[in-house]
Amino acid sequence: MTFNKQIKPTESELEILNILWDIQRGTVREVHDILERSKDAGYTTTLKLMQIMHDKGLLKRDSSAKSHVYEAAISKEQTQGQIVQRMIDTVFNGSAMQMVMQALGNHATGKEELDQIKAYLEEMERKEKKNNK
Amino acid sequence: MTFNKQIKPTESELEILNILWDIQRGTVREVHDILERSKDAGYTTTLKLMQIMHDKGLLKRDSSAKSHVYEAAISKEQTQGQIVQRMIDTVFNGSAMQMVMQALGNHATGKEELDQIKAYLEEMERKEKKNNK
DNA sequence: ATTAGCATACGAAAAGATTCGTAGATGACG
DNA sequence: CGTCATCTACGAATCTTTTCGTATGCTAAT
Repeated sequence: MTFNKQIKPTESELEILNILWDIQRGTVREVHDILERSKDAGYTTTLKLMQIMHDKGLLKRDSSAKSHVYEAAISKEQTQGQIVQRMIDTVFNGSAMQMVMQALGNHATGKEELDQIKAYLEEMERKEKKNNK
Repeated sequence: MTFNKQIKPTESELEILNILWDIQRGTVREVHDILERSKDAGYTTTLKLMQIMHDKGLLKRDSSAKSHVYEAAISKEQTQGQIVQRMIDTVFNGSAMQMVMQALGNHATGKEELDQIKAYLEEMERKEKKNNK
């Protein structure tokens, strides 16, 4: 059985994960250069952060070359899922629906997006029917 | 024009806010008793927390009686909205839809809930149409 | 070989969040 | 009144997260 410890990246760690999920793999320098566009931080700060993340098991790295190459060790989907679930629990008292409605209502969602979601919902209902005996 | 500073309750503060949103108003003792059901914390810890929240403007209080009576100073909806928006930005790269799908997919949502969301979506589309000239 | 440039490792300061002990005020009530 | 229970205020310890300075190593070009 797989052991699923609770992964909880901090705010800053999430920024780095997002970059790595995007570019797949990269050196500290590469990640830092991207990070810098949206945030003011020193190079060694980014380095340290990525080292910590590596210690925690959030990142894998290849240290064969002089500049180590990092990549995310946890999947985007799984991580997003956990974070959303956490938020549903703590902020919306466990109701996914409330959260969805809050998100859609607040966000000025476009028609195409709404349609996509609707399509997705219908597909889910079909599956649901099959599963419920 | 109203000035909207960025409100960002911490995890613990959110627990207290949730309680107050629920019971409307209460003393530290009352809030603490409820909090204790789900969390292990000393009385003065809760007290201090609520004092800090009052300083930050997260709570209002009536200190005319010996036991001060607190209530939330920020609305549940506004706060939830900000938190969700933040999460959409940082975790889902700005796509509300991705977040919604993640939430629904992961969560084993029931048929009634799905229907409710669908109804809500349709209502939104109606409004959308009206607003777009 | 020496040096300039860029990389990692590491310790520790700084900032933020959480926890709690203790002191002193207030009110109920015998 | 004096005592007991309960409250607030406040300072400080602790923990986590974020930040960065500094030491040191490696490599490439002179």
